[in-house]
Amino acid sequence: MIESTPITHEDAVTAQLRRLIVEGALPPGAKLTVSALAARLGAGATPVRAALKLLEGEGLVEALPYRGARVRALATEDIRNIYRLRAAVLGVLVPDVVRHVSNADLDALDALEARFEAAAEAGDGAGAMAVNQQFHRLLFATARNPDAAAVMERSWALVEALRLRLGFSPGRLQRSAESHRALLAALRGRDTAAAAGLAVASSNEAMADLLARAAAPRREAV
Amino acid sequence: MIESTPITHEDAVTAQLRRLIVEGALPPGAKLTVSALAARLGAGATPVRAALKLLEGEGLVEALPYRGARVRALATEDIRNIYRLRAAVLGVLVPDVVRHVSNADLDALDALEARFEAAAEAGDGAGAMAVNQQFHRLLFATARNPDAAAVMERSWALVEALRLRLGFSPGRLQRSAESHRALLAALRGRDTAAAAGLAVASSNEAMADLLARAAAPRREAV
DNA sequence: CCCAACAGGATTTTATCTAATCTCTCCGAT
DNA sequence: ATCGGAGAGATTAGATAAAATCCTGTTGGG
Repeated sequence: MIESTPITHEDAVTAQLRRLIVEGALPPGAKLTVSALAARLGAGATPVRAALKLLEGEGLVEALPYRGARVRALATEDIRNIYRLRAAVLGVLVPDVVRHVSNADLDALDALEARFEAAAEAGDGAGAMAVNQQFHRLLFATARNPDAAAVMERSWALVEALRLRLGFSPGRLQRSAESHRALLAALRGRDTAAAAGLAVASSNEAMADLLARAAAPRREAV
Repeated sequence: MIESTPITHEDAVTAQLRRLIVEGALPPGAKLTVSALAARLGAGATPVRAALKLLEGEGLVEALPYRGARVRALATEDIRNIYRLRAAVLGVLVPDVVRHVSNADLDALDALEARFEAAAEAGDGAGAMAVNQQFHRLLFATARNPDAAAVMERSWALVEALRLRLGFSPGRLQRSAESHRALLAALRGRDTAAAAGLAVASSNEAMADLLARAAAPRREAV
């Protein structure tokens, strides 16, 4: 066991609060008062304050001095900006992955990818996203570039919130799976340029899909 | 007035603690206990804890659950990784600057650049860095891309710490000034490709200088 | 009469303190 | 070398106070 996870209340509160925001139970613009959250989550003020600070760093929460915190509302430009940032960081991170990824890592990524495709096939968008996060986390962990990986990790909740609000277009998950397969093949071949190009293109496709759905926000299942 | 003195103790404590770390008074690896810092800075535990969380987000502090916080030690690969990340984000941010920068902004940037060159001419490396931060802050603020700008803002303290520890090579500040001038000219001409290329190249030059000095760490003044 | 400025109180954030619980590290004994 | 306990420090809760903001009702001038 590499990590037995000594869980603090701070971690638990952060995860719960993040989920409330990402899933929309706390909608954009909602006021986040420490006392109300502490009561709702059954915790003290200390871990709630820490959680708000962390989620502010993730861009999920906006805070002004003496004016409290609110759930951040994302405009269309924010979607574009977040994905442009992520694509740029992918351009840094994927070459590092090629440099350091082991065949054992690739096997583990293959296994996660199979689970992702199973969830996608079953039409389980939320489940697919959860596995997708594991996939990307492992991928980025192999890069040995903690600063760049932190940017991807921090902005993940924003991406998840957008997806849960806007949903996937028909066939989107299948195309994502194809991109993953192609990326894994390029990684196996240690083809830096191809891998980076595929990752950036995949991110851009995801952005385009989200922007299209934001423009015409009807929820069509998978 | 865009930003005056820190309003809350949290801001003040964060700024003081960041300075202690950046200037080396708290060297890499130093243990950061909440009680000791609270006593040293004349504050309570609440703002100190918040400051540690913020500086952890900036990559200046490393924390493990129930094991406390330490000043992060940067290896050579970290320097490279941080600058590669910053260059990639510049590639996103500078086109946004071209899109949104006003002539008034450019005038203000010219004024800051003049102050930067005056400090560089006087051999005041620390002063030059302070003005340099104002220059870049204003530059990035015009981009209207808060997520990307936050990455640059967060990693600034790391860059500052490296510079204060390793110093500038002879002529480095002058070359930096030349790069700024060229960037400003490209911005005035609204030349997106040129501006982005110059900014990335300037960042890479700064990285190369730091890496050279990290390899042979003798302190030569300006 | 209407609107703006102002003063007061309520609310919330921020900050400090105390105390209790939990985890890690270290040290000695088996 | 492994186990267990003591101490140090992190984490948490709760009460409380100070500071700032928000809300509201009133006043004063036009």
